[in-house]
Amino acid sequence: MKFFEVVKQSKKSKARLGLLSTPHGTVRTPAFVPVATRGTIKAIPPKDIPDIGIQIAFVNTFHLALHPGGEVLKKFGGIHKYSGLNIPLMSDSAGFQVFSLGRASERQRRMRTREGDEALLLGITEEGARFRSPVDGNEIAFTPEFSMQEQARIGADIVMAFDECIYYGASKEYAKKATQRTHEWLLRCVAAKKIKNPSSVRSARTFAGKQMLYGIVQGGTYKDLREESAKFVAKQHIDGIAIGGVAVGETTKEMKDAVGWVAPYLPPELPRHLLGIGRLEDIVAFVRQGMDSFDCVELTRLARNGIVFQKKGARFERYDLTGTKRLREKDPIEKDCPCYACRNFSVAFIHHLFRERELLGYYLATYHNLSFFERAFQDMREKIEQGNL
RNA sequence: UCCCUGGUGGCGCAAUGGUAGCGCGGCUCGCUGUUAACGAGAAGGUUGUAGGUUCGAAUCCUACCCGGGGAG
Repeated sequence: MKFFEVVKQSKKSKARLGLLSTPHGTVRTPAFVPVATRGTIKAIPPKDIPDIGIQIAFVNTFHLALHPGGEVLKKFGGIHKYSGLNIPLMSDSAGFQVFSLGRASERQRRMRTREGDEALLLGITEEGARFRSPVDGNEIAFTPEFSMQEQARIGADIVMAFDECIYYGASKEYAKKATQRTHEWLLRCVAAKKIKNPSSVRSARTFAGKQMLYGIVQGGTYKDLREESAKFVAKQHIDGIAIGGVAVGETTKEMKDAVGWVAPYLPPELPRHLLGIGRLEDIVAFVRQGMDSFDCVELTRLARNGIVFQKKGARFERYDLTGTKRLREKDPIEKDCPCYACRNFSVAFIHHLFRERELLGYYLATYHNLSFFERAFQDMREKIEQGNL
């Protein structure tokens, strides 16, 4: 069975309908990929996944390698069995933590926080990245080989190459060096994977119970580096392409430029994943550019912080549940929303739950935001199907 | 009636001689491959009242008002 298939190519744009087939099910693309960093979509029990309409989720190798560790996951037969997430899963490589923990370390250093606070990112070399574990304080080294080993033990259906997410504002010199490093790391990921998984070569590209590897395009905010990166990644023995290093602080225009630069170099037969993008208004634009899947923490994090989404005409608006002005609001978050939260509860009640830090509040808000996103994606798929997008 | 104890920002508390801090709440802002049920910021008090001691009082003294406890 073929891993990825383009079912329909839009004539109005580069948008396309596709099918991602994995041992744990088939995903209709364009697809949203909710984030389940530690093997759980925060606040959502797996039994709700069908009702919400979630097709696939995104786990993180950094967090899972630190706890419970690949060895434990392997003993349990992989993340699907261990976590109860019986859907297609993608795992991130820990590459993003090179950026996010580096940023946190930088902030720590600048703000001179508490004595004894250890930097979380200890260094990046050609070999890999060294971290201070937030779990136990031990030093831990991530290399492409270690990432691939842990991803194999985690057992997600789709794995990401180990990359370096370049921080916004990086000099061209640094961006070039980091992009080259990401490319070297990709070669090592492909090599590490081949040893374990000889069938994962581009000519075959069938899942056959194996993990599919996505290479990651970097290049920062520099057009030539982005193009060069896309060309380089596209010709490797990979099963899909991801675009990384976006939404790291740049403007929306810069972000759209970065994606626009690489789009022409993405082989049409490969599925394309846009890492970390989660603003629906942007996503629509990226779907038009031919992107197939999107992971993002924002909607689930916003939900836990009391912000839910409402559709106002063609716009997507944020609605804050936490203010006292919601105390007597009898309506649901959205009157015509079919989700569990909106069918059963008033804004007033959910506001009360947030005010009192009751766990059901986080659940209901997350439930709504995920449902909202899944419906938006369903809507986009229908529009492509009908030739309207 | 007497004794003890306490009255500090909306709420709960801290600061016992050097012109008031914290938590929660409220308000505003921010969250994009999750160190994030998180973070940032501004606002808010003539320390129950009236006197006194002192260079200086939330803090010591006196009286009164209010709460809690005890004795009769």
